[in-house]
Amino acid sequence: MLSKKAKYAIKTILFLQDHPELVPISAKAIADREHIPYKFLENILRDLKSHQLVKSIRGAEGGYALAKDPSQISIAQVMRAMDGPIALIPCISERFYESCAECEDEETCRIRRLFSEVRTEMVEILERPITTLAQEAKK
Amino acid sequence: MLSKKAKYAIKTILFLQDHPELVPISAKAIADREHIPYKFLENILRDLKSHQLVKSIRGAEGGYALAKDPSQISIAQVMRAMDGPIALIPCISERFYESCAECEDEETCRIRRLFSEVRTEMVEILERPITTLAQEAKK
DNA sequence: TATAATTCCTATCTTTTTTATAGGATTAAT
DNA sequence: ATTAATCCTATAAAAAAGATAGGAATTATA
Repeated sequence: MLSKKAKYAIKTILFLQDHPELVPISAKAIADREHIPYKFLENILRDLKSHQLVKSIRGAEGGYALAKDPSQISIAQVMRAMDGPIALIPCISERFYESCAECEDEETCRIRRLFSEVRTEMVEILERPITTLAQEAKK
Repeated sequence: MLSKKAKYAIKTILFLQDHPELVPISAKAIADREHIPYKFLENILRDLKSHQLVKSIRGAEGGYALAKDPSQISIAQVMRAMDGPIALIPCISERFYESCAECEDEETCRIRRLFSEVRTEMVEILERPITTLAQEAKK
């Protein structure tokens, strides 16, 4: 299941996308509007920033904005930044690969092969730019 | 990520499929061969049994066997028995549905719509009978 | 230049979930 | 009887998730 952290992060990214204003948006504003615990959100924003998904302006009147064009941001990027691998088993993850301790032969592992298919399908959908989400919602 | 419990369970099911012998297979034998902690495996087998995926014979010379034809068993069934929902968010789960506390309108929720697509694709693959896994491994 | 609003940072705490173990009751073959 | 199993309840240990605390640093603006 998606962690609350990732869900909060996705909501934050969508919120920033929905408010492409000239002034940055404060963590407090996001926390209030999206019902996210403020201090938890601070941590999330720090992670989003370190992964170059948002940028920040410090000081009074400071806040956050998307670090790149929404067309360049996907849910997959947010999920990876928050929770790590998208794959359900580590031995097929592209970015977080780990071999299974007991696995004798990855090439012929039936479990691996099945979850590899699952991962491919998941990534295909989750890599779509968040800008397409708005369109989907209108269908 | 897949829990160890689910992974152990899948290995157990595949092991039983690979050994369709006349005599039931003991938990000890499975634990030894698949490197699963024995007592943990006992719990897993109990869950698999309560979900009608394996059957057991008690007493000396007892053990476990698949409760139905392998063509009627899928990884999805095992995952649901062990970890619950396959969906990444509860509001689109068929069997474990829960509404999101804050969600204002599920119909237009962009997150929900996206993860609904993901779930559909995942289920499509995970519902395949485990008998097809053997074929896939030979490709 | 003081103040207030904000990000930034480190650390800690709490709760939940996951993983695993313990001990014994029950069953049935030999 | 003995032994090898399943079955059952309970608990413990470890890890992860979720959340909070306190304050340092930065910056607009009054």
